[in-house]
Amino acid sequence: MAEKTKLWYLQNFNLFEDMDENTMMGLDQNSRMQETPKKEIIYFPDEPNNTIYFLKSGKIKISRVTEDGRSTSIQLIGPGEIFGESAILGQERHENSAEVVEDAIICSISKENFEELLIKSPRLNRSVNKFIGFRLRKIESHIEDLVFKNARERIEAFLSRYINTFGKKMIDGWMVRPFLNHQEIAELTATTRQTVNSILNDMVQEQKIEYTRRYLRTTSVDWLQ
Amino acid sequence: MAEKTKLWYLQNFNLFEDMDENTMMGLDQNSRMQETPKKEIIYFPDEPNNTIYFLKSGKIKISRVTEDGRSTSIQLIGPGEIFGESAILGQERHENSAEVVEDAIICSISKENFEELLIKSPRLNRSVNKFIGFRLRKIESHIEDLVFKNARERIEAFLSRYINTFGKKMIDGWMVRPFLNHQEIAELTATTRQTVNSILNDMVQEQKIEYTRRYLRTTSVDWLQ
DNA sequence: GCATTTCTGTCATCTAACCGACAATTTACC
DNA sequence: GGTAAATTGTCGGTTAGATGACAGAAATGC
Repeated sequence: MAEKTKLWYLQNFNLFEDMDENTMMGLDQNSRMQETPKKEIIYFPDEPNNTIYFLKSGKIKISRVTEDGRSTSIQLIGPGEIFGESAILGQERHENSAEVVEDAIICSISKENFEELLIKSPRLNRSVNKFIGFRLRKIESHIEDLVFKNARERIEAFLSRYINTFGKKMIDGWMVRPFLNHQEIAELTATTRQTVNSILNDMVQEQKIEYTRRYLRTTSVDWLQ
Repeated sequence: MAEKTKLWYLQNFNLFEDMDENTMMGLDQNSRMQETPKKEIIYFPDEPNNTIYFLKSGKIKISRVTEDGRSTSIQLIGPGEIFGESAILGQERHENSAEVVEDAIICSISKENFEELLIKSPRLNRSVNKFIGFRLRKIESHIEDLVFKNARERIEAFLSRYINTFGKKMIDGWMVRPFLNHQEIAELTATTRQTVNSILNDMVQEQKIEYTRRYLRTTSVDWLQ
């Protein structure tokens, strides 16, 4: 990928949008950009943790896996977000895994280089802190959902967020593509494949959504949060 | 409280244990210490968020409350921990509430003053980052518990952590006092009062624990994690 | 020391959602 | 274009644990 393109990408990154020239140059020189196809694993649990990633495009799923192989997703990362940030939070090894669920363009920088930039730019530091606060809140509301919402409400809340983050506004509602399969939605909402199936079809029946394996479309918007 | 005592407290605080003289003095000058009795609320949701708290002794419960009044605890804060840290993470208002569950000594510092200290001391900054990473992990494993563990396992895991953080080693096991009531344990484990009651009594039957409203004692340790 | 409030113990009922199993459909791939 | 693989659809049986209701015990307050 041409250097010019990379810098352009970085400049259009949420986190860096009002960053000064020097910081941007430092970031550009120390980072590398790569395209990564679906199903690729960026990191596994227990792997040493010394890189910070910025997602330019695509989707990344962060999950926890138990010893017996069951897995639950902690969150879905969209374009403009950081992941692997636990490296700068003093964590030596990954506790989660990160998997590409939709072809991605990822920019990565070593923990050491990034920390150096953080020291040089208090502004970047503040942005990163803000981002981490955002992440913390996201996880806390995930807990709230698990405790208070039933399967249907969790799935609706998930679809709502999914559409908000990844969808495109159309004349007659919203459209997201690609869509996820039922198993993936189940992991993201802490339910089962069968439950997702039945609830999704209920929602089609009620004319709230319309979907195929390729896309999801809203046919009414009143249920969106 | 005498100034000397306050400084002594601060110096013995986990987060500040290897902090340099200057930072300590800055902290001492800008912070204030107060004793707060049980049941007092330190902050409510939606209140503006401009203070960082350090807990010297006692216990604080951080919870989320829904509109209809149901509440679930996100975590229990013990001596040596920070809370209200979302202020430095760019959050304008509290999303959680903090309640004293056991008479506490709390040291507080304004967001502005603390941020100034952070800039002056990269070491403090690193400690704080580390702490936040720790907090993030704690919350993530809370999610894992909610998804994969049943009520019994969640309660056992909670007691285990409770004993580890607050308990004292005795000749014949561990002892924690005071103990919490069933409703509080229910909120902390996302179960109900009745379920806690029956599981706790099962554990007494199985000679794993022994408890009154005042204390909790282990009578065997094999179930502790 | 008595009355009121808070907490614990128990039980019977009910239901959301998991689980396994298998058929139908769609997609991927040689 | 045909076969294998992946995904979706459907259906009962099963159960963990929530819920409500009430009695007894302990703590608190005047």
